Amino acid sequence: MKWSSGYLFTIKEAPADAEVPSHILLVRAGYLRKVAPGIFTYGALLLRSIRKFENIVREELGRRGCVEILMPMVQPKELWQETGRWQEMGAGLQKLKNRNDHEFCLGATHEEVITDYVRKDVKSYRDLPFNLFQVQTKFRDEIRPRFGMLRGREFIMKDAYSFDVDMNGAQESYKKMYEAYSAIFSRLGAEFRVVQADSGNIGGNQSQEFHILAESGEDQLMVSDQSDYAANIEVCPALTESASAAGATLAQKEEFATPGLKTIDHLSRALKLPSENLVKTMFFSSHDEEFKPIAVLVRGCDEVNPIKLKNFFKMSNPPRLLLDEEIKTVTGASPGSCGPVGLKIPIYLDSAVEAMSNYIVGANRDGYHLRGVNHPRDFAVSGAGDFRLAKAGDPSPDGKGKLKSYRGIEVGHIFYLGTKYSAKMQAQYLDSEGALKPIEMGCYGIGITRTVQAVIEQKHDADGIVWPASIAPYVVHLALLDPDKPEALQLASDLYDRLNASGIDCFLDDRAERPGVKFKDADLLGFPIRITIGARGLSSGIVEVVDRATKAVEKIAPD
RNA sequence: CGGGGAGUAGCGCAGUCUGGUAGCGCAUCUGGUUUGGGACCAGAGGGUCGCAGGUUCGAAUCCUGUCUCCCCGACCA
Repeated sequence: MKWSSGYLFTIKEAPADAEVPSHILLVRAGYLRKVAPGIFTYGALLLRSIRKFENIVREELGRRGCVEILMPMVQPKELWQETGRWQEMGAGLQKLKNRNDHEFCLGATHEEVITDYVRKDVKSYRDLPFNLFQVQTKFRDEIRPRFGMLRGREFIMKDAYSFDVDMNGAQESYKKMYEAYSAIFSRLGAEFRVVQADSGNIGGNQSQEFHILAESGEDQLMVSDQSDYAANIEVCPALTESASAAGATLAQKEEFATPGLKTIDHLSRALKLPSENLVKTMFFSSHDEEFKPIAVLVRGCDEVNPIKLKNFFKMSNPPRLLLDEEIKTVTGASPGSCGPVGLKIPIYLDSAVEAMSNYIVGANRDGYHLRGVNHPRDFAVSGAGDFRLAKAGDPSPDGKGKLKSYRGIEVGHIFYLGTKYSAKMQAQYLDSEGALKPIEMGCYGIGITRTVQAVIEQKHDADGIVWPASIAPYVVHLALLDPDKPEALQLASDLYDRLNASGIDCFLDDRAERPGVKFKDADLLGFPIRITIGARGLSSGIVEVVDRATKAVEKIAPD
């Protein structure tokens, strides 16, 4: 591509609605333009990066026997009703009607469509296993799109689905995709981590996320400092070093006044006790219509992890916190003075609290707390478990080292589905003994457009983008400083043709701009290598080859 | 959904409190001088001030309604 004919416009000022560096740079460099919130037009250069990444994905999947298909973006309501997700997905699913009042949705994901596709043709165990994938535009009506393509409403995704006769086969398929994803992100050339992720209410630990590490990432990752253990904080088991306090002498329960002390922080300071020794009582209910409040006790220093509650109670969604008024109804006290003693609702203990004795809780009377509280002497316990968020410094769940906290951008997710969809939609096959069985499934996603931006989020500097060669729109940026000088123009044109002919993607800035403008724009666009061709260099017989990442300059004589 | 902020030229913003003929920077166009890290000088084009209604001799500015966008929150005991 030549700049003069490439429909390319860079801007000096950052757009007002972009916050993160990658978004700002994409807009400034002319790669990306917003059409509506979370909806974008991809410019010619960005499209090249997207295509390059898609092709890496295609190569690695194709190499492993996956087959590419393309499913529709508009999908009939009936398929989604079969799995119950027409309701379950909520407002995130964009619904629409055609002229006959038939209802459809925009494809937020494609489990329903692919399961329908497969059930129509697969009859026998001889037809299995296989893996189908597509690279396609998804639409999700996100609550709040942000950060450009990192959380868009419309985005490009690669989604793959595996189909096997049994769980062993499904494990094999899962492992194959794990390897494919590792190869894909290794080739990409960005720093990434694989972490344990929430597997929902399907069970097992067969769900892993691939994250590109970046400060602005929306996900918090807990990573061992001494092993390769890594987990999304949503699911990271929380361990405590302190030993159980069992056997301690139980103190007398006693109420005491704590006027105005409404937070753990206030209480901790006033009593001169570390927040580990305080216990806070949190109130939740499921999102369902029915109001079934529960209390969850965690240490003052801990936070409740709603994903763990969701999994413990086998809910389909994380529970919600009670509103202040609801808490008053349940406890008779305001938030800040609530505790477990005397409550008539089920009470659950985080494992760290389970090990405590003689602790302090709210008295369910405004301005008062109780000290010397012990379970089960002072209140009944309905259950206990790991309900808190892991923290940096906690022991690693694999027993090796301590956890460190990182931020990451989720770019890939591999997931063992089992028969969740095949059972509901009767995607079945006959096994070798003639028995009808549901197909074992797995699903595997990569956010294509998100990944491309995540790479920029990780690889940029003050001057602009620093593309890895793997997905750079062009590898070589020819900065022709003197397009009006025949000698320079001739050399640049020759080089441009020769490099492109030899398979090296080459971009030529042939505008009649001043050198400073061209250098700034070259840095902003961020192609890995810049070759500067100017009359000054040519007068001493050289061109300059500049490494975008290091800015190292090499003067060479053009042959 | 709750809270906050903002809609003025292609982009980024001032002007609004205190009503009186629409401004600045960048970008664009013309001419000239420049020419290896976002040049300078002179000139020019470009805006129904989100939309609708109201108050007023007069509204970007005040009032009412409405639409849109952005940010924060939706873990606090």
